[in-house]
Amino acid sequence: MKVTKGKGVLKKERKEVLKPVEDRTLGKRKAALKAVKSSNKRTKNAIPAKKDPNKPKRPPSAFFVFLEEFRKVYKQEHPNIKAVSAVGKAGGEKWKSLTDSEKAPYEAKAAKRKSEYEKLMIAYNKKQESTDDDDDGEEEEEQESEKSKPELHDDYEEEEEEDEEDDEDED
DNA sequence: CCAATGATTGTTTAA
DNA sequence: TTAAACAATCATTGG
Repeated sequence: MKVTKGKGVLKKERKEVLKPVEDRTLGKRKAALKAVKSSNKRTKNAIPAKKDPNKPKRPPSAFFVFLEEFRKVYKQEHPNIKAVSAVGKAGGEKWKSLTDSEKAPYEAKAAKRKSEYEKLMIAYNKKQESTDDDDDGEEEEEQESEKSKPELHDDYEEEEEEDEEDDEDED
């Protein structure tokens, strides 16, 4: 598939660029998102999505990986700072300040995280194929016995403790 | 008291 | 391809 790779048409500023819905960035996604979360927790106000017993969450992007560390540091320098937005803004600004080389380790981590996600997704898919009841989406979460391990095929190793390999990339 | 919101960017997915 | 929603975090606020 030849996409317009040569042309960086994809600006991707955000969705609010042309299709926007009245409000800028937030609004709809939050509404739905929150509804899901709340439903997932206690309240049964679930409007969107269904409850997936073991659905793998999306792997954190390099930015999020960076943020995790950044937040910690930020708190140290600004213990009085409250609100997630403060760290978010500061982190975003800092992130832009980083160069590819500096972002590299974070991207690497994110990439690794993604690998696990793919594996997780496969396992999740297997379970999904079992669920073919279209009558009502009431499925019981089957208890997982970690004791008995249904070995997957030789393709994937389940649970591989990833060791931190120290590869220093010279600049 | 509980749940939602805010802000950042990147990734992931569906159409 | 494009648009959009979702990933974490946590104090504060609103119902």
